[in-house]
Amino acid sequence: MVRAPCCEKMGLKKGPWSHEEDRVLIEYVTKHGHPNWRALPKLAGLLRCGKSCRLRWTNYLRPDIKRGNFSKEEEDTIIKLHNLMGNRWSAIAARLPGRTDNEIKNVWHTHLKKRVKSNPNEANPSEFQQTSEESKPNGTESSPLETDSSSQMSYNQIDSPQPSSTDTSSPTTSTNDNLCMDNMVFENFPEMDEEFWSEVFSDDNSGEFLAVDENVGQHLIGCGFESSLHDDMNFWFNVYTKGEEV
DNA sequence: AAACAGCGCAACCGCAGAAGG
DNA sequence: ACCTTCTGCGGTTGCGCTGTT
Repeated sequence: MVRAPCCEKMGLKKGPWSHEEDRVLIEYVTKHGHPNWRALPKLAGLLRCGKSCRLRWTNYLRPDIKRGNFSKEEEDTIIKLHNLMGNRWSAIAARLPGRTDNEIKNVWHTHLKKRVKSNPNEANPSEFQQTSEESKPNGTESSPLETDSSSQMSYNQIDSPQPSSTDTSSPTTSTNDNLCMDNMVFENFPEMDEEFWSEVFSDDNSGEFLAVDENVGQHLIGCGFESSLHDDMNFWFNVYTKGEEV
């Protein structure tokens, strides 16, 4: 049987989301979660296909999304991870809490690709493979990543994603900010009507919201995002690091 | 001030894999 | 074991904004 087109039904809306649609979607997901994206728009009263709703939610409306410019550290991280993993945007996004694969993909294509092209050294992944004492940077060329603890975020953080309080200051956003979102959860929604958010999260207690999305909940709890989310990543990191060692 | 070009970002499309019956 | 449905992912597109001429 041939798969039905995503938006086969006439009358389903496409294109940019209106504020009202956003509001309806957020309200619905907040209250009921998203056990079935396909059925969601009908239940929520949206003239969108489930796919569109899911995309809108994951790329834009999720409360744990960090908006705004990418810091230098984040960009460096993306470059290096891309060098390791290629176009596995979701995997890269898993390393950058608060960033979506779509966003990272966009940044890569618009900025970072050119940057790497003009300066291939930036993509040198060596530091990501330095998982043991024997391979410390010897102070030669130090990328921004190497100058602070974010370099260790690389793969060590997989096992112990503890928020570091000893980060050296960074010219832009602090590394902690990038990798742990203790403070950003509900504060980074300039696009959203703040009134709306306060409404949603006061009407429905946040506990209920935590049940909505496991990952969101983990973030809200406070950087406890290491578990299932990164299992796959651990595998790949192991592959890469082991491969390098051999 | 207008026209044009380039850039950035949100959204769509189609495929692949997972899950369920 | 097979089939169907659903979800997730990566590639691509299109539109609006901004800078330049």
